[in-house]
Amino acid sequence: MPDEKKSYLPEIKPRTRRTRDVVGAKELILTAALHEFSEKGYSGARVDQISKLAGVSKPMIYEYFGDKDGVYAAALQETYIQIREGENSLKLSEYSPDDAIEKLVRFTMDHFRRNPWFISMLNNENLRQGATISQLRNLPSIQSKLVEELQNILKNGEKTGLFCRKVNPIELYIKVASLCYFPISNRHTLENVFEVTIDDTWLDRQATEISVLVLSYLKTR
Amino acid sequence: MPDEKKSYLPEIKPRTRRTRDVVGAKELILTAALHEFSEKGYSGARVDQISKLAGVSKPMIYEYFGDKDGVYAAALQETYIQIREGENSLKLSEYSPDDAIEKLVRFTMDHFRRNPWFISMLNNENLRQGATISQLRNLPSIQSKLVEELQNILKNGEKTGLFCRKVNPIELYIKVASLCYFPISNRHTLENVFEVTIDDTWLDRQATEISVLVLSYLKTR
Amino acid sequence: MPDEKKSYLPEIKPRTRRTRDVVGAKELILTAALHEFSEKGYSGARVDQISKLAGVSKPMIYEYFGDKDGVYAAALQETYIQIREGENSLKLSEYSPDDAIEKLVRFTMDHFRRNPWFISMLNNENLRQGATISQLRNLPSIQSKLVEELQNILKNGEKTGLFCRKVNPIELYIKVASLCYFPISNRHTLENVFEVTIDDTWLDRQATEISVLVLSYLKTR
Amino acid sequence: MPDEKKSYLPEIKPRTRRTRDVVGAKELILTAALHEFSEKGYSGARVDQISKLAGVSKPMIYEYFGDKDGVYAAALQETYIQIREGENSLKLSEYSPDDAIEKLVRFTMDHFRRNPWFISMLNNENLRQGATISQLRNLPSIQSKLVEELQNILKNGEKTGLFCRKVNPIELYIKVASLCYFPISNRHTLENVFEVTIDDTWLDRQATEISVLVLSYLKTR
DNA sequence: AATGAATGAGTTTTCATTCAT
DNA sequence: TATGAATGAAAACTCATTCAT
Repeated sequence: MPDEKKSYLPEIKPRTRRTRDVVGAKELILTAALHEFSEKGYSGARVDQISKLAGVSKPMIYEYFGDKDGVYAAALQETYIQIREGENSLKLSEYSPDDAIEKLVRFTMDHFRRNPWFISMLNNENLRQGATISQLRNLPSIQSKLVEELQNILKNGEKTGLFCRKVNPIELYIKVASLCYFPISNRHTLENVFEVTIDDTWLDRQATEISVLVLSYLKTR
Repeated sequence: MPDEKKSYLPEIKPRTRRTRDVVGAKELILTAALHEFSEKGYSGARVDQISKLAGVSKPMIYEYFGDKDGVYAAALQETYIQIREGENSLKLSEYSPDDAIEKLVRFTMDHFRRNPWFISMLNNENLRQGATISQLRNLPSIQSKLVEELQNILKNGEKTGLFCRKVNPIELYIKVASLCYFPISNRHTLENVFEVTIDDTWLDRQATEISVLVLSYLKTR
Repeated sequence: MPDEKKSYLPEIKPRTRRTRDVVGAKELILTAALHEFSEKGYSGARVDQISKLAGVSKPMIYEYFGDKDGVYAAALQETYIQIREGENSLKLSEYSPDDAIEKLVRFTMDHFRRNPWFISMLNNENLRQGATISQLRNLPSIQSKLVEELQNILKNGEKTGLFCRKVNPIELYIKVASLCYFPISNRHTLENVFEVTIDDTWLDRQATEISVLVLSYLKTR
Repeated sequence: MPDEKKSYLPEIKPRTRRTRDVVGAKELILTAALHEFSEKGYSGARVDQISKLAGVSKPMIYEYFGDKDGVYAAALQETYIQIREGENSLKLSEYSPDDAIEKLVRFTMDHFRRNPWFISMLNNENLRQGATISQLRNLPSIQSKLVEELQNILKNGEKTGLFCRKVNPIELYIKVASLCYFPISNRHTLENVFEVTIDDTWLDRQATEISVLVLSYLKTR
């Protein structure tokens, strides 16, 4: 049932030595950086390790990205680019309001679980108090068009009398994101503190519940 | 309206030197560690800095906690102890089901926002894939009694016909926690990506909305 | 009054790419090397920077000069070639002994101040304990004919009774060089330690004084 | 004949490990730094080497001096402190003007030759365009009281009719320093370019000549 | 002939941890 | 008990030099 569009971080195949493919090298570094930063956090990540993972020498990394911060910033931006690509292929407007909400929940849940580095990178960046994201120059590339679509859906639902409650689309989106994000983000602590096993089945069930939760909210007054 | 029970990390007053107050020293170290780990993350935190903040020499820290990991583990445990103390003084059972839910939401939101290191510590621990929490020996101290109380509330609500929907208390709690946790935890990225300012007013409003959301879910079928 | 024969390092115009002009390329590299070595010293100089300044790729530099040492050696030799060219166009023998001494002082002072890399290169090489100059093969190209001329002047002065003191021409030359070299070479420390501003006016005045000093020495007994 | 007050950099005896003598450690580091910086220049010097020479671990160096720049600055300042100590024990005012000048020349020459790192450090700092000396905070420690004394000597000489020429004491001092500094500073290039061997005997003879030169200047009109 | 891309071997700097008193 | 002083091991970053085209 979940949207199976896979997007695990590709397994990295280090290049054969001294290839001359800048774009390829940059991509390899970025992928390796996503791996490393999301697993170890900013301070825990090792440029050495990124270099090994990417099969690219350290000086190359510095050549392309300037310093560790530069690599991190690029990886963070890449994180957003990836989710925006997913969102843009969603086409929520083609669905009925009910279905659109469900679709949105499903997509969100699936993106978060299939791209574990997404959540890690965001957690990290928030631990760093947004130090890097607030500096990113080309924000448009990371800004979501989802909110507009969501607004249309809500209007639509209201017009047809399906939704009785007037809600702010950004806040609604944040609620959906919250509900999908937290159980994945905090899986390890939750599993140790509560009697619960957060696996794919559990998350699938949650996704359904979340749709119900949100729709019941929109439909009542 | 917010529950004003303050629990900011106490401002740290370094001890006068060479006291023989082990408990005091340990507490100072723990408080300093919470500050440091929650601000910088596990890898980013510096034992040196904890020592300075606590006004306690580094060898002392090693004497009491063994190594950096030991300090971190103690700080993590302290994080849970603090929230459990809050929860235990909640007495949800004294309220009507409606009010109890609202009270729970309010408490959760307030604990998260008033103790910023709580969210940071948990984020961190999850970035570390629960490496430490899965090793903590005295889990009871970190386990919540809230779930039981919540179960009673739900039963109560069902019995009186107020709640129509049968839900798992753990999952409900996770939903509430999700909705309170995420906007605070991810404030920095959210503010940079969406047009939103997440301040106390915004969070207060959210808390109200979240109660409504959850209640509308419980009351419909 | 100062000898205005300019010999500032020519402003470097990087070549249009892929010329086949070896001599041109070599010269560009040498000029760039003089800039870089004299500004940063041997260890501080960067081959990368020389390459950028010269508008020539690094492999070219290695092709022509072997290694960093090779470039340095060539630049050092060039430094001497330049001053010898100046000296050879001096024609001291055409002047009276008095005037010749003054002319020599003036030329020395002017060469030093107009070619700042001259002093820097020599300082550097002496810091390196002459490591390179002692290896230079074609020393003749760097050896001065000035000493012979100076000897003639002194003889002349003695014969005509103008100079009473018998002095060694090499040692006299070293004295003149000392007096012109040091205030330029050590300008920065002098200006910070003494209340003095060493600019063109100051140096002009010194040149005059130095002539007087030397002549008073030669003329007394 | 030369002032034999030796002040060669003391041979460094690395400490036995884990001694607790901060002052001693700092001194060892400074001495080692003078060795290293004066031999290799700023960029060529290696913190590693300073650490080995001093018998002190690298982290100590960073603890005491902050960074490589800090060590360099301290060494530079030490260089000046040393010469000021020498100057202050000179007591020129106790001599007749003639003798005072000779004494000054002798001291200058001897300090320069006995403390080879003095010249190296100054050359270096000038290659760096005074980057560090212009930042030194406690300039008094590096400023010379010699100029005042010299002024008195000159006045004295004039009054007694011994000196006929009115000269600026700073400029006179710079002339003396020039004449002593250059042959030592530039020994290696001079020896390779001219037929001359600059050893102690040669320098002694120069010192005498320099006194004569300066006095003949002061005494004529 | 010419160069953009690549890297091994360093260099400075940091940090958890321990010694010596 | 308590700590200032010390360090080994590792991290970020650099640079002379060479490969592959």
